Amino acid sequence: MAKKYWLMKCEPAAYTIADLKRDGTTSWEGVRNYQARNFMRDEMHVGDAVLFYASNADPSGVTGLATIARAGYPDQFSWKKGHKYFDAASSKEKPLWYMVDLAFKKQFDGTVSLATLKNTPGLEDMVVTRRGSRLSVQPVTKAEYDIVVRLGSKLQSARR
DNA sequence: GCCAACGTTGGC
DNA sequence: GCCAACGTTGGC
Repeated sequence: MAKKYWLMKCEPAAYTIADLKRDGTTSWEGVRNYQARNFMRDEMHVGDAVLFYASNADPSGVTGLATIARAGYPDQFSWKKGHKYFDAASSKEKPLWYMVDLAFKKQFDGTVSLATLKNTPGLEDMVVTRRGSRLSVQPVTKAEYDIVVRLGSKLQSARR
């Protein structure tokens, strides 16, 4: 199974790369979009690389790296009555939604902002740079991943 | 806080 | 199966 590359969005108010650094691993529940679910359920595998993207942030952008620690498994919060991720259409017997676990890899010393992504040659086709792109789990190519990693590392050396 | 873009729902 | 209405996302 070839290693795959992903971008996963989260609002800083909910979870940040610093939180992931502290926790080591985290579960990624609450995704309620079919396209994103299909990626998590069918295509993510342990060891896949993840760009951690902070949305609705100042600025929004990639703040670090993670890896998939556990492949897609049913989102048990979806059948917990009263939970904020409850969905009556989902049950333990017939799960509708799926989640994965992430492991911390690296925190950038800053943010590779969306503006930077948009201005970087080679990233023109990234899903996140497209107008109106709301998908919270997106595939990226290895080339795109490598470019973002380089941009993130440069952030760190520039600071010192 | 605004609002454009998007996904989902539901009436017909 | 169409499409208007609605709720949500997310950049600015």
